[in-house]
Amino acid sequence: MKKVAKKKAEPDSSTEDKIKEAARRVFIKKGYSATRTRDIAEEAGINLALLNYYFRSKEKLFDLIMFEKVQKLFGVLGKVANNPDTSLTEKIESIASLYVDLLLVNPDLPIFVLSELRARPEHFEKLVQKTNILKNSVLLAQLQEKRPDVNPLQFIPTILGIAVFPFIMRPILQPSVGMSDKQFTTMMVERKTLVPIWIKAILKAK
Amino acid sequence: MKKVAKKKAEPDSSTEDKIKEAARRVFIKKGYSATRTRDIAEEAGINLALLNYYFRSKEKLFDLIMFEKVQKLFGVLGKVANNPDTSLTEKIESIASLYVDLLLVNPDLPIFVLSELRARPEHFEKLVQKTNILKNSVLLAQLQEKRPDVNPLQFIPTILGIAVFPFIMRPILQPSVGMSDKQFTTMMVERKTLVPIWIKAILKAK
DNA sequence: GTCTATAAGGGGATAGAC
DNA sequence: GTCTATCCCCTTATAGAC
Repeated sequence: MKKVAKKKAEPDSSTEDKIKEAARRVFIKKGYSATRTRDIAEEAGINLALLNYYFRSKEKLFDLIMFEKVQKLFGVLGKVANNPDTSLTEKIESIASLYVDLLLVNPDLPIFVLSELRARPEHFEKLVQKTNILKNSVLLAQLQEKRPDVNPLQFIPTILGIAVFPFIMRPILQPSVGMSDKQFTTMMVERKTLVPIWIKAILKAK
Repeated sequence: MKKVAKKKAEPDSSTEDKIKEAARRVFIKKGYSATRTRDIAEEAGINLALLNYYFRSKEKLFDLIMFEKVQKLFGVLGKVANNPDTSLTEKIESIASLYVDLLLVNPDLPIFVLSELRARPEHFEKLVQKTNILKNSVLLAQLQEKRPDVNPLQFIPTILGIAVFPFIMRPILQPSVGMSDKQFTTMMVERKTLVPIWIKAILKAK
């Protein structure tokens, strides 16, 4: 049985992993500035000093998590948008379905990434440029071909917004109409069929 | 000539107003936790002690700003959604146009409000409940009537997302396709005509 | 009302024992 | 590798002079 590259694969995870997982939870919940390293240590069930032993600093640990999360959030889009073997319709269906699935498991992902990006854009310059997924993408070309009369960039936030925005406005939507977590989830699952229908309608609309 | 309740109305604003305006800028840019009262004082061109003299504490000042911003962001929706004298189509056109206009002037408003709401939801419980604009709104009833086969709540984040989401993903969109501020603005102005067309298409789509 | 100086405490990071 | 104790800077808030 082949061993993976990771140092450990025990049932109870290593200290390093415990800290990382705690950091994921706390950073995502509170953002960089509101998070105290002490919160992470407590959440991980370890001592504060160990955090610095393994990760040197709060910022280094954050960068690690953030990099992961950016990849998670934009990886989906990147892979789909640059696949030359799928039609526009197929791409849209993939994006809708994959994002709803992703966000049902990681509901705070978009608001976390986008608000940290907003608060300290200079900190992420390299990271954002590397996320150069859209420019020259197959998706943009296909949109251009389908609707030469509309700037294809108009469609990007539209498509993503329809899929992602419910999760972003969840903290205001849910309490303001008295919706349970379960109801929200049900609604989002139902949404997976609605989104592609809507987007196709948008692409035809004049 | 009647004097208003406010203490001052001079051309150069009062110290209190200078602090408030500085606070708006800094809080919106960096969020509550990353903001230092020193930043606000410096931005306002006054001494740190004056901030506490006028507003008692950082948190009290923040609450003031936040309350304003929540009203700004949801006031639009509230007024439109509960107007019994306009058709569904008119409502949608209003929302699209008003939100794009609002966000062109206040681009960071949604990400600010939504990320602070996310980071400290318990802090805003009352504020959110008070924002009970949607439940039992005319807008929801009209959506229900138009499309009895779809949960009307599905349409809310869709409509708002199409109008608002471009501003939320702006920090990633703009650098990733190399778009200038001017180009972004142009695109958003152009968008004011697209959004109602798209939403009408969505409402018909099966 | 506005300033300087400072108190009081929080939070990131490390020294050093085990 | 993991802990306790501690350093030290930064930040909020206030005291008190003007």
